Amino acid sequence: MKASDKAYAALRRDIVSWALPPGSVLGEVEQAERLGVSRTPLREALSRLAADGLAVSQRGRGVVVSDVSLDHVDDLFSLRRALEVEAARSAARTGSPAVFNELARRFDAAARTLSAAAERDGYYSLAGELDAAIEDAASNAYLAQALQGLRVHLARLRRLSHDAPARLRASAREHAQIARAVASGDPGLASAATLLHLHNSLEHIKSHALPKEASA
Amino acid sequence: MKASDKAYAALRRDIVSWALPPGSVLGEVEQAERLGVSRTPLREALSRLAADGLAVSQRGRGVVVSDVSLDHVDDLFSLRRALEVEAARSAARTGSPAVFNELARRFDAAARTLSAAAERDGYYSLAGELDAAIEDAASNAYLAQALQGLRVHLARLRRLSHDAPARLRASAREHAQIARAVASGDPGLASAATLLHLHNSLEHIKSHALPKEASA
DNA sequence: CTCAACCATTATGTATACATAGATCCCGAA
DNA sequence: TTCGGGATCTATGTATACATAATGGTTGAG
Repeated sequence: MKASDKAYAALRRDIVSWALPPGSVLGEVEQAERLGVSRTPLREALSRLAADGLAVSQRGRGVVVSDVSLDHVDDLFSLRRALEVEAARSAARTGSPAVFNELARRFDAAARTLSAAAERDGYYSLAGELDAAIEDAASNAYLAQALQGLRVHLARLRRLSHDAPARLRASAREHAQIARAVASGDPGLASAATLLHLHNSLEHIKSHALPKEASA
Repeated sequence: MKASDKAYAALRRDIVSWALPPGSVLGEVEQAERLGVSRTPLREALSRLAADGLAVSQRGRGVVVSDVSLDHVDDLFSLRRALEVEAARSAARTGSPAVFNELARRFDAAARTLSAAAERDGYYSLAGELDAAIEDAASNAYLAQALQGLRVHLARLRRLSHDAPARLRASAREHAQIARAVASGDPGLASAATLLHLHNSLEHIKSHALPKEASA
Protein backbone atom coordinates (compact mmCIF):
# COMPACT_ATOMS: atom_id res chain seq x y z
CA MET A 1 0.00 0.00 0.00
CA LYS A 2 1.27 3.42 -0.90
CA ALA A 3 2.18 5.72 1.93
CA SER A 4 -0.08 8.44 0.54
CA ASP A 5 -3.05 6.05 0.56
CA LYS A 6 -2.25 5.06 4.11
CA ALA A 7 -2.10 8.68 5.21
CA TYR A 8 -5.31 9.53 3.37
CA ALA A 9 -7.19 6.59 4.86
CA ALA A 10 -5.98 7.36 8.37
CA LEU A 11 -6.79 11.06 8.21
CA ARG A 12 -10.17 10.45 6.64
CA ARG A 13 -11.04 7.90 9.30
CA ASP A 14 -9.97 10.29 12.05
CA ILE A 15 -12.00 13.13 10.58
CA VAL A 16 -15.17 11.10 10.06
CA SER A 17 -14.90 9.65 13.57
CA TRP A 18 -14.40 13.13 15.03
CA ALA A 19 -11.02 12.13 16.44
CA LEU A 20 -9.99 15.19 14.46
CA PRO A 21 -12.91 17.55 15.12
CA PRO A 22 -13.81 20.43 12.80
CA GLY A 23 -11.32 23.25 13.02
CA SER A 24 -8.34 21.03 13.78
CA VAL A 25 -5.26 22.28 12.03
CA LEU A 26 -3.52 19.60 10.03
CA GLY A 27 0.11 20.69 10.20
CA GLU A 28 2.16 18.91 7.62
CA VAL A 29 5.12 18.13 9.84
CA GLU A 30 2.95 17.17 12.80
CA GLN A 31 0.71 14.79 10.87
CA ALA A 32 3.60 13.36 8.88
CA GLU A 33 5.34 12.40 12.10
CA ARG A 34 2.18 11.06 13.68
CA LEU A 35 1.38 8.81 10.72
CA GLY A 36 4.96 7.78 10.09
CA VAL A 37 5.18 9.07 6.54
CA SER A 38 7.08 11.87 4.87
CA ARG A 39 5.65 15.24 4.02
CA THR A 40 5.34 14.50 0.31
CA PRO A 41 2.74 11.69 0.50
CA LEU A 42 1.01 13.52 3.33
CA ARG A 43 0.55 16.57 1.14
CA GLU A 44 -1.09 14.37 -1.47
CA ALA A 45 -3.41 13.02 1.20
CA LEU A 46 -4.32 16.57 2.25
CA SER A 47 -5.07 17.44 -1.36
CA ARG A 48 -7.48 14.56 -1.63
CA LEU A 49 -9.14 15.50 1.65
CA ALA A 50 -9.59 19.04 0.39
CA ALA A 51 -11.10 17.72 -2.84
CA ASP A 52 -13.53 15.66 -0.76
CA GLY A 53 -14.51 18.75 1.17
CA LEU A 54 -13.35 17.23 4.46
CA ALA A 55 -10.62 19.84 4.81
CA VAL A 56 -10.11 23.35 3.54
CA SER A 57 -6.73 24.87 2.88
CA GLN A 58 -6.55 28.31 4.37
CA ARG A 59 -4.12 30.72 2.83
CA GLY A 60 -0.91 30.52 4.80
CA ARG A 61 -2.48 28.90 7.83
CA GLY A 62 -2.30 25.47 6.32
CA VAL A 63 -5.12 22.96 6.16
CA VAL A 64 -7.90 22.68 8.71
CA VAL A 65 -10.68 20.14 9.10
CA SER A 66 -13.77 21.61 7.49
CA ASP A 67 -16.61 22.81 9.62
CA VAL A 68 -19.80 20.82 9.90
CA SER A 69 -22.89 21.73 11.79
CA LEU A 70 -26.63 21.49 11.63
CA ASP A 71 -26.59 24.77 9.73
CA HIS A 72 -25.52 22.78 6.68
CA VAL A 73 -27.92 19.91 7.10
CA ASP A 74 -30.62 21.42 4.91
CA ASP A 75 -28.21 22.02 2.06
CA LEU A 76 -26.71 18.59 2.43
CA PHE A 77 -30.09 16.90 2.36
CA SER A 78 -31.12 18.97 -0.64
CA LEU A 79 -28.26 17.45 -2.57
CA ARG A 80 -28.89 14.04 -1.05
CA ARG A 81 -32.51 14.14 -2.14
CA ALA A 82 -31.58 15.00 -5.70
CA LEU A 83 -28.98 12.27 -5.96
CA GLU A 84 -30.69 9.43 -4.12
CA VAL A 85 -34.04 9.98 -5.80
CA GLU A 86 -32.35 9.80 -9.18
CA ALA A 87 -30.42 6.71 -8.11
CA ALA A 88 -33.58 5.00 -6.88
CA ARG A 89 -35.37 5.80 -10.13
CA SER A 90 -32.57 4.32 -12.19
CA ALA A 91 -32.24 1.29 -9.95
CA ALA A 92 -35.95 0.57 -10.23
CA ARG A 93 -35.59 0.33 -14.00
CA THR A 94 -32.65 -2.04 -14.10
CA GLY A 95 -32.32 -3.62 -10.66
CA SER A 96 -32.84 -7.30 -9.99
CA PRO A 97 -36.09 -7.82 -8.01
CA ALA A 98 -34.63 -10.82 -6.20
CA VAL A 99 -31.77 -8.81 -4.74
CA PHE A 100 -33.97 -6.01 -3.48
CA ASN A 101 -36.71 -8.28 -2.17
CA GLU A 102 -34.06 -10.08 -0.14
CA LEU A 103 -32.85 -6.77 1.24
CA ALA A 104 -36.43 -5.80 2.07
CA ARG A 105 -36.81 -9.05 3.99
CA ARG A 106 -33.70 -8.31 6.04
CA PHE A 107 -34.94 -4.80 6.80
CA ASP A 108 -38.24 -6.24 7.97
CA ALA A 109 -36.34 -8.53 10.33
CA ALA A 110 -34.29 -5.61 11.58
CA ALA A 111 -37.43 -3.55 12.20
CA ARG A 112 -38.77 -6.32 14.41
CA THR A 113 -35.64 -7.10 16.39
CA LEU A 114 -33.83 -3.77 16.72
CA SER A 115 -33.79 -2.71 20.32
CA ALA A 116 -30.44 -2.08 21.94
CA ALA A 117 -28.20 0.71 20.78
CA ALA A 118 -25.49 -1.91 20.42
CA GLU A 119 -27.15 -3.10 17.21
CA ARG A 120 -26.83 0.35 15.73
CA ASP A 121 -23.64 -0.31 13.81
CA GLY A 122 -25.05 -3.49 12.34
CA TYR A 123 -28.07 -1.61 11.10
CA TYR A 124 -25.96 1.12 9.57
CA SER A 125 -24.07 -1.60 7.78
CA LEU A 126 -27.30 -3.04 6.41
CA ALA A 127 -28.41 0.40 5.26
CA GLY A 128 -25.04 0.72 3.57
CA GLU A 129 -25.72 -2.51 1.70
CA LEU A 130 -28.95 -1.08 0.32
CA ASP A 131 -27.18 2.09 -0.74
CA ALA A 132 -24.51 0.02 -2.48
CA ALA A 133 -27.12 -2.17 -4.18
CA ILE A 134 -28.99 0.85 -5.49
CA GLU A 135 -25.79 2.48 -6.62
CA ASP A 136 -24.75 -0.73 -8.34
CA ALA A 137 -28.12 -1.20 -10.03
CA ALA A 138 -28.14 2.39 -11.25
CA SER A 139 -24.77 1.67 -12.93
CA ASN A 140 -23.95 5.33 -13.42
CA ALA A 141 -20.35 6.13 -12.66
CA TYR A 142 -20.94 9.89 -12.45
CA LEU A 143 -23.87 9.50 -10.08
CA ALA A 144 -21.92 6.97 -8.02
CA GLN A 145 -19.01 9.35 -7.60
CA ALA A 146 -21.30 12.16 -6.48
CA LEU A 147 -22.98 9.84 -3.98
CA GLN A 148 -19.67 8.68 -2.57
CA GLY A 149 -18.61 12.25 -2.01
CA LEU A 150 -21.87 12.95 -0.26
CA ARG A 151 -21.84 9.95 2.07
CA VAL A 152 -18.61 11.05 3.74
CA HIS A 153 -20.29 14.22 4.91
CA LEU A 154 -23.39 12.33 6.01
CA ALA A 155 -21.28 9.93 8.07
CA ARG A 156 -19.67 12.89 9.79
CA LEU A 157 -23.04 14.46 10.44
CA ARG A 158 -24.31 11.28 12.09
CA ARG A 159 -22.53 12.19 15.28
CA LEU A 160 -24.66 15.30 15.69
CA SER A 161 -27.95 13.46 15.97
CA HIS A 162 -29.45 11.00 18.39
CA ASP A 163 -30.54 7.76 16.78
CA ALA A 164 -32.99 6.36 19.28
CA PRO A 165 -34.10 2.74 18.78
CA ALA A 166 -37.60 3.91 17.87
CA ARG A 167 -36.23 5.97 15.01
CA LEU A 168 -34.02 3.10 13.87
CA ARG A 169 -37.03 0.80 13.66
CA ALA A 170 -39.00 3.37 11.71
CA SER A 171 -36.03 3.88 9.46
CA ALA A 172 -35.82 0.13 8.86
CA ARG A 173 -39.44 0.07 7.77
CA GLU A 174 -38.82 2.94 5.39
CA HIS A 175 -35.77 1.21 3.97
CA ALA A 176 -37.81 -1.94 3.44
CA GLN A 177 -40.31 0.16 1.53
CA ILE A 178 -37.57 1.58 -0.67
CA ALA A 179 -36.17 -1.86 -1.40
CA ARG A 180 -39.62 -3.21 -2.31
CA ALA A 181 -40.33 -0.19 -4.50
CA VAL A 182 -37.09 -0.74 -6.39
CA ALA A 183 -37.84 -4.45 -6.68
CA SER A 184 -41.25 -3.64 -8.13
CA GLY A 185 -39.57 -1.85 -11.03
CA ASP A 186 -41.68 1.29 -10.61
CA PRO A 187 -39.40 4.36 -10.78
CA GLY A 188 -42.09 6.68 -9.43
CA LEU A 189 -42.70 4.46 -6.45
CA ALA A 190 -38.99 4.12 -5.73
CA SER A 191 -38.64 7.87 -5.96
CA ALA A 192 -41.53 8.46 -3.57
CA ALA A 193 -40.29 5.96 -1.00
CA THR A 194 -36.85 7.53 -1.05
CA LEU A 195 -38.28 11.03 -0.75
CA LEU A 196 -40.37 10.01 2.21
CA HIS A 197 -37.47 8.37 4.01
CA LEU A 198 -35.20 11.35 3.52
CA HIS A 199 -37.90 13.71 4.72
CA ASN A 200 -38.45 11.71 7.92
CA SER A 201 -34.72 11.34 8.47
CA LEU A 202 -34.15 15.07 8.13
CA GLU A 203 -37.06 15.89 10.40
CA HIS A 204 -35.72 13.55 13.04
CA ILE A 205 -32.24 15.02 12.86
CA LYS A 206 -33.49 18.57 13.18
CA SER A 207 -35.83 17.84 16.07
CA HIS A 208 -33.42 15.63 18.00
CA ALA A 209 -30.29 17.68 17.55
CA LEU A 210 -27.62 17.43 20.17
CA PRO A 211 -27.64 20.68 22.13
CA LYS A 212 -24.15 22.05 21.63
CA GLU A 213 -21.71 19.87 19.76
CA ALA A 214 -21.73 21.72 16.47
CA SER A 215 -18.92 23.98 17.49
CA ALA A 216 -15.66 24.14 15.58
CA MET B 1 0.25 32.27 -8.11
CA LYS B 2 1.41 28.89 -6.89
CA ALA B 3 3.16 26.63 -9.36
CA SER B 4 0.75 23.81 -8.60
CA ASP B 5 -2.22 26.05 -9.42
CA LYS B 6 -0.59 27.10 -12.64
CA ALA B 7 0.03 23.48 -13.65
CA TYR B 8 -3.50 22.48 -12.73
CA ALA B 9 -5.06 25.33 -14.68
CA ALA B 10 -2.92 24.64 -17.75
CA LEU B 11 -3.56 20.91 -17.77
CA ARG B 12 -7.28 21.35 -17.16
CA ARG B 13 -7.52 23.86 -20.00
CA ASP B 14 -5.65 21.56 -22.35
CA ILE B 15 -7.85 18.61 -21.45
CA VAL B 16 -11.14 20.48 -21.81
CA SER B 17 -10.03 21.96 -25.13
CA TRP B 18 -9.00 18.53 -26.38
CA ALA B 19 -5.40 19.71 -26.85
CA LEU B 20 -4.80 16.67 -24.66
CA PRO B 21 -7.32 14.19 -26.06
CA PRO B 22 -8.65 11.25 -24.04
CA GLY B 23 -6.05 8.55 -23.58
CA SER B 24 -3.09 10.93 -23.53
CA VAL B 25 -0.52 9.80 -21.03
CA LEU B 26 0.49 12.55 -18.63
CA GLY B 27 4.07 11.63 -17.81
CA GLU B 28 5.27 13.51 -14.78
CA VAL B 29 8.67 14.44 -16.14
CA GLU B 30 7.34 15.32 -19.58
CA GLN B 31 4.54 17.58 -18.33
CA ALA B 32 6.71 19.12 -15.65
CA GLU B 33 9.22 20.19 -18.28
CA ARG B 34 6.52 21.39 -20.67
CA LEU B 35 4.87 23.57 -18.04
CA GLY B 36 8.10 24.77 -16.49
CA VAL B 37 7.42 23.48 -12.99
CA SER B 38 8.93 20.76 -10.86
CA ARG B 39 7.50 17.30 -10.41
CA THR B 40 6.19 18.02 -6.92
CA PRO B 41 3.59 20.70 -7.80
CA LEU B 42 2.78 18.81 -10.99
CA ARG B 43 1.90 15.73 -8.97
CA GLU B 44 -0.49 17.82 -6.91
CA ALA B 45 -2.09 19.07 -10.11
CA LEU B 46 -2.50 15.48 -11.35
CA SER B 47 -4.14 14.53 -8.08
CA ARG B 48 -6.67 17.30 -8.48
CA LEU B 49 -7.36 16.30 -12.06
CA ALA B 50 -7.93 12.73 -10.96
CA ALA B 51 -10.31 13.94 -8.25
CA ASP B 52 -12.21 15.89 -10.90
CA GLY B 53 -12.48 12.79 -13.03
CA LEU B 54 -10.58 14.39 -15.89
CA ALA B 55 -7.73 11.93 -15.49
CA VAL B 56 -7.42 8.44 -14.13
CA SER B 57 -4.26 7.04 -12.60
CA GLN B 58 -3.58 3.64 -14.03
CA ARG B 59 -1.58 1.25 -11.93
CA GLY B 60 2.03 1.60 -12.96
CA ARG B 61 1.31 3.27 -16.27
CA GLY B 62 0.92 6.67 -14.71
CA VAL B 63 -1.93 9.06 -15.31
CA VAL B 64 -3.93 9.24 -18.53
CA VAL B 65 -6.63 11.66 -19.64
CA SER B 66 -9.96 10.02 -18.90
CA ASP B 67 -12.08 8.70 -21.72
CA VAL B 68 -15.17 10.55 -22.82
CA SER B 69 -17.61 9.46 -25.45
CA LEU B 70 -21.28 9.52 -26.28
CA ASP B 71 -21.57 6.22 -24.43
CA HIS B 72 -21.43 8.25 -21.21
CA VAL B 73 -23.78 11.00 -22.26
CA ASP B 74 -26.90 9.35 -20.86
CA ASP B 75 -25.29 8.82 -17.47
CA LEU B 76 -23.90 12.34 -17.47
CA PHE B 77 -27.27 13.87 -18.28
CA SER B 78 -28.94 11.73 -15.65
CA LEU B 79 -26.78 13.38 -13.04
CA ARG B 80 -27.14 16.76 -14.69
CA ARG B 81 -30.91 16.49 -14.60
CA ALA B 82 -30.91 15.63 -10.92
CA LEU B 83 -28.59 18.49 -9.99
CA GLU B 84 -29.89 21.25 -12.22
CA VAL B 85 -33.54 20.54 -11.50
CA GLU B 86 -32.80 20.78 -7.80
CA ALA B 87 -30.80 23.96 -8.33
CA ALA B 88 -33.61 25.54 -10.37
CA ARG B 89 -36.15 24.64 -7.69
CA SER B 90 -34.06 26.22 -4.98
CA ALA B 91 -33.29 29.28 -7.07
CA ALA B 92 -36.97 29.83 -7.77
CA ARG B 93 -37.62 30.06 -4.05
CA THR B 94 -34.92 32.55 -3.20
CA GLY B 95 -33.79 34.19 -6.44
CA SER B 96 -34.27 37.85 -7.24
CA PRO B 97 -36.92 38.24 -9.99
CA ALA B 98 -35.15 41.29 -11.38
CA VAL B 99 -31.92 39.41 -12.02
CA PHE B 100 -33.59 36.53 -13.81
CA ASN B 101 -35.98 38.69 -15.80
CA GLU B 102 -33.00 40.63 -17.08
CA LEU B 103 -31.30 37.37 -18.06
CA ALA B 104 -34.50 36.26 -19.81
CA ARG B 105 -34.49 39.50 -21.80
CA ARG B 106 -30.92 38.90 -22.95
CA PHE B 107 -31.76 35.35 -23.98
CA ASP B 108 -34.71 36.66 -25.99
CA ALA B 109 -32.37 39.03 -27.77
CA ALA B 110 -29.92 36.22 -28.41
CA ALA B 111 -32.68 34.03 -29.81
CA ARG B 112 -33.51 36.76 -32.33
CA THR B 113 -30.01 37.69 -33.43
CA LEU B 114 -28.04 34.45 -33.23
CA SER B 115 -27.02 33.42 -36.70
CA ALA B 116 -23.33 32.95 -37.36
CA ALA B 117 -21.39 30.22 -35.63
CA ALA B 118 -18.96 32.95 -34.61
CA GLU B 119 -21.42 34.07 -31.95
CA ARG B 120 -21.37 30.63 -30.43
CA ASP B 121 -18.82 31.41 -27.72
CA GLY B 122 -20.72 34.51 -26.71
CA TYR B 123 -23.87 32.50 -26.30
CA TYR B 124 -22.10 29.85 -24.24
CA SER B 125 -20.88 32.66 -22.03
CA LEU B 126 -24.43 33.93 -21.57
CA ALA B 127 -25.64 30.43 -20.74
CA GLY B 128 -22.83 30.26 -18.21
CA GLU B 129 -24.13 33.45 -16.61
CA LEU B 130 -27.52 31.86 -16.12
CA ASP B 131 -25.96 28.76 -14.61
CA ALA B 132 -23.94 30.95 -12.25
CA ALA B 133 -26.99 33.01 -11.31
CA ILE B 134 -29.01 29.88 -10.53
CA GLU B 135 -26.14 28.41 -8.58
CA ASP B 136 -25.75 31.65 -6.68
CA ALA B 137 -29.45 31.96 -5.91
CA ALA B 138 -29.64 28.36 -4.72
CA SER B 139 -26.86 29.22 -2.25
CA ASN B 140 -26.03 25.62 -1.52
CA ALA B 141 -22.31 24.98 -1.32
CA TYR B 142 -22.65 21.22 -1.64
CA LEU B 143 -24.88 21.47 -4.69
CA ALA B 144 -22.58 24.08 -6.19
CA GLN B 145 -19.56 21.86 -5.80
CA ALA B 146 -21.32 18.95 -7.47
CA LEU B 147 -22.41 21.21 -10.33
CA GLN B 148 -18.90 22.55 -10.82
CA GLY B 149 -17.55 19.03 -11.09
CA LEU B 150 -20.22 18.18 -13.61
CA ARG B 151 -19.73 21.19 -15.86
CA VAL B 152 -16.13 20.29 -16.63
CA HIS B 153 -17.29 17.04 -18.18
CA LEU B 154 -20.07 18.78 -20.07
CA ALA B 155 -17.62 21.29 -21.52
CA ARG B 156 -15.46 18.45 -22.73
CA LEU B 157 -18.47 16.71 -24.24
CA ARG B 158 -19.40 19.82 -26.17
CA ARG B 159 -16.80 19.04 -28.80
CA LEU B 160 -18.57 15.82 -29.72
CA SER B 161 -21.75 17.50 -30.86
CA HIS B 162 -22.68 19.91 -33.61
CA ASP B 163 -24.32 23.07 -32.37
CA ALA B 164 -26.11 24.35 -35.43
CA PRO B 165 -27.48 27.93 -35.28
CA ALA B 166 -31.02 26.60 -35.30
CA ARG B 167 -30.35 24.59 -32.16
CA LEU B 168 -28.65 27.56 -30.51
CA ARG B 169 -31.71 29.72 -31.12
CA ALA B 170 -34.01 27.04 -29.73
CA SER B 171 -31.71 26.65 -26.77
CA ALA B 172 -31.84 30.41 -26.16
CA ARG B 173 -35.62 30.30 -26.08
CA GLU B 174 -35.51 27.43 -23.61
CA HIS B 175 -33.04 29.29 -21.43
CA ALA B 176 -35.29 32.34 -21.47
CA GLN B 177 -38.10 30.11 -20.28
CA ILE B 178 -35.98 28.80 -17.44
CA ALA B 179 -34.99 32.32 -16.38
CA ARG B 180 -38.61 33.49 -16.42
CA ALA B 181 -39.72 30.44 -14.48
CA VAL B 182 -37.12 31.11 -11.80
CA ALA B 183 -38.10 34.79 -11.73
CA SER B 184 -41.72 33.82 -11.23
CA GLY B 185 -40.77 32.07 -8.00
CA ASP B 186 -42.57 28.87 -8.94
CA PRO B 187 -40.30 25.90 -8.15
CA GLY B 188 -42.42 23.47 -10.14
CA LEU B 189 -42.31 25.68 -13.21
CA ALA B 190 -38.57 26.17 -12.92
CA SER B 191 -38.12 22.44 -12.57
CA ALA B 192 -40.27 21.74 -15.64
CA ALA B 193 -38.50 24.31 -17.80
CA THR B 194 -35.12 22.88 -16.84
CA LEU B 195 -36.26 19.33 -17.48
CA LEU B 196 -37.54 20.29 -20.90
CA HIS B 197 -34.35 22.07 -21.87
CA LEU B 198 -32.16 19.18 -20.79
CA HIS B 199 -34.35 16.72 -22.66
CA ASN B 200 -34.10 18.71 -25.88
CA SER B 201 -30.40 19.24 -25.42
CA LEU B 202 -29.76 15.55 -24.95
CA GLU B 203 -31.94 14.60 -27.89
CA HIS B 204 -30.05 17.02 -30.08
CA ILE B 205 -26.67 15.71 -29.00
CA LYS B 206 -27.62 12.10 -29.62
CA SER B 207 -29.17 12.76 -33.04
CA HIS B 208 -26.41 15.09 -34.26
CA ALA B 209 -23.43 13.19 -32.97
CA LEU B 210 -20.17 13.55 -34.80
CA PRO B 211 -19.53 10.29 -36.63
CA LYS B 212 -16.28 9.04 -35.13
CA GLU B 213 -14.48 11.35 -32.78
CA ALA B 214 -15.21 9.51 -29.61
CA SER B 215 -12.10 7.40 -29.85
CA ALA B 216 -9.49 7.39 -27.14
C1' DC C 1 -0.04 51.99 28.80
C1' DT C 2 -0.87 51.12 24.10
C1' DC C 3 0.22 50.63 19.43
C1' DA C 4 3.20 49.76 15.79
C1' DA C 5 7.19 47.96 13.66
C1' DC C 6 10.72 44.68 13.24
C1' DC C 7 12.80 40.35 13.97
C1' DA C 8 12.69 35.59 14.71
C1' DT C 9 10.54 31.29 14.29
C1' DT C 10 7.82 28.15 12.00
C1' DA C 11 5.25 26.17 8.39
C1' DT C 12 4.30 25.88 3.61
C1' DG C 13 5.88 25.64 -1.30
C1' DT C 14 9.31 23.88 -4.38
C1' DA C 15 13.16 21.34 -6.11
C1' DT C 16 16.13 17.55 -6.43
C1' DA C 17 18.08 13.21 -5.25
C1' DC C 18 17.31 8.38 -4.36
C1' DA C 19 14.79 3.92 -4.22
C1' DT C 20 11.72 0.76 -6.12
C1' DA C 21 8.65 -1.42 -9.11
C1' DG C 22 6.99 -2.39 -13.49
C1' DA C 23 7.38 -2.63 -18.43
C1' DT C 24 9.66 -3.47 -22.56
C1' DC C 25 13.05 -5.45 -25.28
C1' DC C 26 16.42 -8.75 -26.34
C1' DC C 27 18.50 -13.12 -26.25
C1' DG C 28 18.43 -17.95 -25.95
C1' DA C 29 16.33 -22.30 -26.08
C1' DA C 30 12.82 -25.45 -27.67
C1' DT D 1 9.72 -19.21 -35.46
C1' DT D 2 7.80 -18.67 -31.11
C1' DC D 3 7.73 -18.51 -26.27
C1' DG D 4 9.81 -17.64 -21.95
C1' DG D 5 13.04 -15.60 -18.88
C1' DG D 6 16.02 -12.09 -17.52
C1' DA D 7 18.14 -7.65 -17.62
C1' DT D 8 17.99 -2.92 -18.36
C1' DC D 9 15.73 1.18 -18.47
C1' DT D 10 12.26 4.33 -17.41
C1' DA D 11 8.75 6.31 -14.60
C1' DT D 12 6.58 6.58 -10.24
C1' DG D 13 6.84 6.93 -5.14
C1' DT D 14 9.29 8.86 -1.29
C1' DA D 15 12.42 11.58 1.39
C1' DT D 16 15.04 15.50 2.43
C1' DA D 17 16.98 19.97 1.79
C1' DC D 18 16.24 24.74 0.71
C1' DA D 19 13.60 29.11 -0.08
C1' DT D 20 10.00 32.06 1.03
C1' DA D 21 6.16 33.96 3.22
C1' DA D 22 3.32 34.58 7.19
C1' DT D 23 2.53 34.93 12.00
C1' DG D 24 3.41 35.93 16.58
C1' DG D 25 6.14 37.89 20.02
C1' DT D 26 8.96 41.40 21.70
C1' DT D 27 10.71 45.83 22.07
C1' DG D 28 10.76 50.62 21.62
C1' DA D 29 8.59 54.91 21.05
C1' DG D 30 4.79 58.01 21.61
